[in-house]
Amino acid sequence: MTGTARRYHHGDLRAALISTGYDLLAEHGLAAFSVARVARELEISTASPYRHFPDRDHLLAAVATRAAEELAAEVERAVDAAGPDPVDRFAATGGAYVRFAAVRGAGFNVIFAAELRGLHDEALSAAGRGLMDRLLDLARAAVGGDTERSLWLLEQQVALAHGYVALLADGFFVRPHQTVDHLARQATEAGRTLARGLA
Amino acid sequence: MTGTARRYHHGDLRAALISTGYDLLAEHGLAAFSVARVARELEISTASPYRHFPDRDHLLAAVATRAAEELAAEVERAVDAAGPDPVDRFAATGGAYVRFAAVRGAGFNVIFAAELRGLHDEALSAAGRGLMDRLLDLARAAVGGDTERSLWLLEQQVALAHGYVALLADGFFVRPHQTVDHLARQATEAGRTLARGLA
DNA sequence: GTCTATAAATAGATAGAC
DNA sequence: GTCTATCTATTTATAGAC
Repeated sequence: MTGTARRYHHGDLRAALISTGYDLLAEHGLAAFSVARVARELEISTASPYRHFPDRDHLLAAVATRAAEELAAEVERAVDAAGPDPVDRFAATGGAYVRFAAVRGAGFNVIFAAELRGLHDEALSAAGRGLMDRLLDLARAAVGGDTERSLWLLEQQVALAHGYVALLADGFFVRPHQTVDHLARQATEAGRTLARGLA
Repeated sequence: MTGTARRYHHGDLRAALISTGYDLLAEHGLAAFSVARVARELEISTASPYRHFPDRDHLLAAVATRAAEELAAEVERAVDAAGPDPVDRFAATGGAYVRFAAVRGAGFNVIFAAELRGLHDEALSAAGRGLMDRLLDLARAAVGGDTERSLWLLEQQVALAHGYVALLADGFFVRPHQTVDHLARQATEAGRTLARGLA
């Protein structure tokens, strides 16, 4: 991908900017994300993106929105594959987070970044809210319906999943046998422990 | 602190650079961290820091080392205060992480940042290793001595603690009643659940 | 060991031509 | 809607005076 000419904005530069920004984030991290670099990657002028986004942060928010939507899709896939047991279904979301982050890197962090909160971007807020609502549903089913316990469990699980993602991103705890699948299983297992602890 | 003139490098600019960088990180985040800005804050020239650190990353590593040492001290305080039960002592480390991160902000993330791993800074590596060794000891005591289970628990607990710190940093899940103390208690409680799950 | 001065990148953003 | 050209700000890092 990197270094390859793309120039594929056949009438839809906006979409190309998001797509390229998304890949850039995954491959080189947030520090490397800039309007200038996205433009360079697409072989367009640095001025062109500003016809589609008012500033850097709004482009980043659009990228984050796409990341949130794809994370939600990954969660859905994992839940479907987990079978009928509510605790299994809930626990599977942790594994989905880990797998998503392994592929998309910093694209994950940007979804909930405080840096973008102040923008009050409606699409991004909605995507994040949708994901949390879904997780809360799954938590509620896992603990048997109690709302207070559901919220506790949701909070613990989100923390746990974010934590595994952080360890993965920092290259922490990477002993030879710790592949992504291993980490995803560990996250799933820990989520199961938490769910049982509150059920 | 911010905006106040300091110029307190009475013969020890190196220490002043670390101290100011540490505060800068806590107050304005990693994105705001730069050699130039630390120098500006101290009212010295931008060239002076390079007499004490070869480049930006080595200064940042020194700051991270200090953060790691202070986190370790916070953990020790929490463990001491937790009483004699091994599960309580282990669980208390999660609360210590949260309280430390609440005060030091991005100073926390930098301790384990992949960005600095490549430097192979001996002091930073040693500080991180010391902390993990201590947590592993506590985990081992909590599960009753088994090494394999201790490693699992350590991994789960570090993930959990990092996750709560991430939620705190992103201003996530901050409903009115969720003070730092509340979050620290939640992290402690979740750690207890994990320890019991593996004990 | 600290300073002034400066070089070389890079980024964000805008004006105005086409 | 895209380009060229440009401005401003910022950073990392070095050279050389004191």
